[in-house]
Amino acid sequence: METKPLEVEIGLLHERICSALGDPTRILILYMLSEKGMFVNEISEALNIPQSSVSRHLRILRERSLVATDRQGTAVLYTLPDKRIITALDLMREILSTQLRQEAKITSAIHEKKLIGEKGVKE
Amino acid sequence: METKPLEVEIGLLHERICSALGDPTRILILYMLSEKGMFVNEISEALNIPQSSVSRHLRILRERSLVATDRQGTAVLYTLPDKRIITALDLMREILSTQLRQEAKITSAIHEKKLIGEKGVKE
DNA sequence: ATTATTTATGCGCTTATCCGAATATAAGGA
DNA sequence: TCCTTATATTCGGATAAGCGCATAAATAAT
Repeated sequence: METKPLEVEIGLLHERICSALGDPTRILILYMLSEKGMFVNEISEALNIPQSSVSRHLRILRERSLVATDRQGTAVLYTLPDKRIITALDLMREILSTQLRQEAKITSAIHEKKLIGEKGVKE
Repeated sequence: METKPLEVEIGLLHERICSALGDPTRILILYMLSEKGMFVNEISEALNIPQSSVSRHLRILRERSLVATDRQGTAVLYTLPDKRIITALDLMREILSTQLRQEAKITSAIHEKKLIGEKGVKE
């Protein structure tokens, strides 16, 4: 029944962008590439992760056009062709930051025994 | 070895935000809630998806504070407390849109037999 | 208390995802 | 050609994620 246009577009959005962000290592790679182009080896060493794992993560990003490649001799330079993905990630970091601030506020209120038993502090 | 501050923050970002976007149904639910608050039943019927599935998806979003709840009698109204998640998703849709445009351009160029065998059209 | 309504959870199952090690492929140089 | 370097892929196994069905839990009304 998934024939409505919005559902189709969301399906694509998930398949091509969101699912690529579904692994912390891949997010980290995107941030590293936002600083400068890097070879597979460099990434592998910087993250202390096996080369095969990095290569597989890069493939997922490459298949979705989230990274671009430029072969230089036997090596392959990976770069970020569209920095807007970093903008999107940064926005999500801001959302997270807001969440953490609010949680910290609630936690300290509990410590001051001002909200015990009140709404929103059940667990 | 994951002790560097950026890695820790990215780990949180993934765990709390990105992994929640790792399912197309959840993304769709967020968009629906950006229009108006909805009950579980409503969402279930609108998407034609079993109530238990919707409830489980909502739990994941709720645990990450991406949706808020307001019990009204036996029903629970779900709302979107921070619309910036929609902004982030819309930005990713724009990235996707740019990608699709470029791919369409390449495809039509191939059809016009202008790029066959040239760089970027190997597969 | 019993019942109706709405939402949440437990269970078993299937599928998807990730990993490390080993191997294959591609490009360049001796 | 043969070797070296850099990257990509295959393989097998482990873990996580999603699903539908049935059932439990919460709330309100009779």
